[in-house]
Amino acid sequence: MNSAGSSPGADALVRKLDALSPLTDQDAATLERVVLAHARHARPREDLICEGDRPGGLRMILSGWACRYKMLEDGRRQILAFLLPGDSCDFNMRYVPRMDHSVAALTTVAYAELAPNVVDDLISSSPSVARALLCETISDASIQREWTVNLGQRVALERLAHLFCEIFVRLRLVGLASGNTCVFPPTQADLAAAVGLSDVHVNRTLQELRRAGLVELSTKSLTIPSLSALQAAALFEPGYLHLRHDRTESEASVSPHLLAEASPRQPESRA
Amino acid sequence: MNSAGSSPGADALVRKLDALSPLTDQDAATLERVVLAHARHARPREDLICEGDRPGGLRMILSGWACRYKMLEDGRRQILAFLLPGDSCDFNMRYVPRMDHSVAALTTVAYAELAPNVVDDLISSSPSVARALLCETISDASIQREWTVNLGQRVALERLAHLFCEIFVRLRLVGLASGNTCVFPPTQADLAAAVGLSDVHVNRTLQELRRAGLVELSTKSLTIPSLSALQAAALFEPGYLHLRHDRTESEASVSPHLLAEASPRQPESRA
DNA sequence: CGCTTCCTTGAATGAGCTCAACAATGGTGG
DNA sequence: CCACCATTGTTGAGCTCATTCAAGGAAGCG
Repeated sequence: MNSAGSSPGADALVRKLDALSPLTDQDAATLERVVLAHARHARPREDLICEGDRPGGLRMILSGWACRYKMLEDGRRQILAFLLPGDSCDFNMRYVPRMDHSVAALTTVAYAELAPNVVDDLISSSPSVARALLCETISDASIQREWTVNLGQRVALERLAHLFCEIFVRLRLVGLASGNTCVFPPTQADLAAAVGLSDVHVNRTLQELRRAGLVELSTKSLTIPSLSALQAAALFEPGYLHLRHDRTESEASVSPHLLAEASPRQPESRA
Repeated sequence: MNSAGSSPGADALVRKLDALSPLTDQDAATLERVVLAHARHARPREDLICEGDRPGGLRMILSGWACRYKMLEDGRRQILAFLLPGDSCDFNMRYVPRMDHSVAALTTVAYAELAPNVVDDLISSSPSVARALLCETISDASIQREWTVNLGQRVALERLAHLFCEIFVRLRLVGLASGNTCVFPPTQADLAAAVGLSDVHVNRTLQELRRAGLVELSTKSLTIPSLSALQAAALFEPGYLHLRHDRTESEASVSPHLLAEASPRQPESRA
């Protein structure tokens, strides 16, 4: 059923949810079917949801990158989170009348848009999916707290290093890193809006990270020669991501079975 | 049943949840009964929960102030949220094996500690409470996003002004503001850890706010002469709090029925 | 090829930090 | 009730990290 990569595919989605809370094969198949039946696309810079919109339903990223963001009246913009393949945009939001932030595509994005009744059917028919979505909510909240720490306590170099660690670990989790390299579409201006620094200073800090040999960041591609070195520079502790089997911890970061993208999911994650 | 203020009382809790999603009288009574049966106390600086702990259960603040916080290895400390009477510490956390942050009392705190099975009983027997707790989760996440914006985009004066607006509105909601004044226990060092500035700079920025007539902050007491003026200085938009009946919006901020602490809850909030 | 978007560099400015000392406050015990 | 000590708040001076403004170069796209 899941097999070879159909155009967008739901691989990332299944892998991510399974990493948060194990999915049964049956529920994973149901999820995949439902999601692929409601696939849509967005162009770069297009908003998937706007602040003030009535939420309802659930949007999940299948491929491409998006971001949560919020703007102040005077135009200042803060990116609140990067949404990667497998991430949900607005689970739970249906219990509240208005979106408090916006979500925009950074690249061309394939996503599933499930109507409220479809979501209800899914979570009542697939309890392991329901539970994983709940865990994703918890993980999201934790990530947001870590971003608060990032902006409040870390200096420029640490902030960027921390962001790179987080993104890389999350991408690797869904099979979108090969070795120590992953795609990285955000512009320096996007990075600046995410870490609360000016564009110019992000540029200079990136040069510093490059000079230190901690990252290689070229055209939409990020390479991390030594994840543990970057972790140390960033004071990055992956526990806040709430992933099962702590495959991301310190020395385990080079564990070979993690890097084996071949297998779509871990067999031992099933009942 | 709810009536006159018993020692800690659950008034704030009921008022807060009801403001997020209406409680039925019966569910409110159940909540009150359950909560008061599991009341505990913590002294200032005492941790209610520590990062790394196995969560399980649910803690709710009945009186006093607490805060979420996180520490980096080298001792830097970020306060992630202030927890006021009526706030829950760790709803949902039971789905995840470890706390990703700590919660500490700032003052003497009375709180309810509900064991997992008690929580399960409560939410299955009182659907309106369950829904309100869900809405609180959403509101909490939104507040955390707003804090990210605060640290990432606002300058020192705006940051503190925004924090004061948020705290005041939240306290007023649970009947803990009289007129334009409320208690305010955090020290300047606490404020600094919350807004990501140094103690010294917080001190100077507070003086600036005082000189501008925007706040009066003396011994554990905060007065806001003109909330709308402070809102404007902070670029504060209360929508992110997700409170029903937008009583907090702009000019409505002086609405008299909001300030009437006498009535424990709004009658029109019932079915 | 020409445009726009993105990246890079320089120089001057400023917001916020650190260090250090001191004043005020408040709680505690004698 | 007073004396003491710890915590909290206040002030000054120098410095640094980061911002702003401005301009030029590279790179992708139609």
